[in-house]
Amino acid sequence: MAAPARTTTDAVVTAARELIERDGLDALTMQAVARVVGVRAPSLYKRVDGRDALVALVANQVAEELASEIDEALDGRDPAGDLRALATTFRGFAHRNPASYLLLFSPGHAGVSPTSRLRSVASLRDVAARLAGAEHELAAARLVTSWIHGWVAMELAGSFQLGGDLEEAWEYALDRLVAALRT
Amino acid sequence: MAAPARTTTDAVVTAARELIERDGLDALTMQAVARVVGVRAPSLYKRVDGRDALVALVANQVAEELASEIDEALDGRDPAGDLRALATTFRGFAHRNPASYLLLFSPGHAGVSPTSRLRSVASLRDVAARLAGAEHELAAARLVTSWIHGWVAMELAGSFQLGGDLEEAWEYALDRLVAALRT
DNA sequence: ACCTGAACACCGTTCAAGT
DNA sequence: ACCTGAACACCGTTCAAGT
Repeated sequence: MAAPARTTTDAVVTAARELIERDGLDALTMQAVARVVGVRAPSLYKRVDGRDALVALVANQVAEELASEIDEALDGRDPAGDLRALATTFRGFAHRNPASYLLLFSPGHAGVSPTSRLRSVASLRDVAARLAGAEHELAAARLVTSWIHGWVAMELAGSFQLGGDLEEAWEYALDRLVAALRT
Repeated sequence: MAAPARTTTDAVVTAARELIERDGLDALTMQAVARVVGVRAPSLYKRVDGRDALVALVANQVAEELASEIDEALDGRDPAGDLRALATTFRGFAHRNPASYLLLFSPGHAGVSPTSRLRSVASLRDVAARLAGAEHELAAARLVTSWIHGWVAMELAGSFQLGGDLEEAWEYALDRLVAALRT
């Protein structure tokens, strides 16, 4: 009758995330995950609905982590300072978790749950409203996120190949954006 | 001795791009491409180095097309008008070619050739220099590209889910950026 | 010179059989 | 209740054999 569980969903998700970060999304095979957690591939289907669902679970874990780091980085006082902190924290997170970060913005397979999504943007909307005024809250938040995401996505894809000082360009962009959004 | 060629590299690349656009990157299998061009999968290796190389060829074709459309959209007179035209053209192209557009910014597999890359950014750099001044050319160009790419990447990934008027937000962002870059 | 079937080493996933 | 080997339908890729 009873056979004891030899692994957990958490262990499976963690193993998947490590595989993705170490060797890329293609390295995430059910067999590789199974090997890491000490089980055979078919057993994973007791914990997870399949490979796509496993990728989605990783994406959600990453989204939660990113939202937490951003929350901690803000002090709620100076809007311009908070915007800079938000951008810098976001960028740092993407640099430390490049492969799984990209999951958050890949269409189809991934899919972050609505609640994770809302949590991620709550503090951003707050900063945007304080900086650009309540009537521009959503538009300003969208301008900021799209810039940050575009920037780190291009960094991760190796799309900045024309030389120049990248950190200087980052500061330039941040300065201009803060100035542009201020009411 | 001689056996006649039954397809061409061009036909193979075109078939691959159509498969990607129609059913996503996962639908790009060597067998599917072979079926479309009327040949068996092993024959494709006479035209193309393998699946990854085929994806890279598609990415380069897309990069060239995007660069051409942008070149045509600019008139070289009003910098602000050209920046708006560039952004709008870029966005329209991404909307019409969502799946293959994303290839341009996906790390690893894809990889646009250096010459395609340079061509793509030449007119952008020009607009940036005219708008923000030569000393900020590169930084301004990077701010603009990262915003545009981030914006369309988020649109394509379905990341704008908070309602509101998206076109209005796009215009708001464009206005603010033009104002922010102007010297 | 190109095309093909057969083969190889992989995938994800299902399921009956074990404990 | 979970784990497993075996099986199925797929992949990408190689290669000897055909024309």
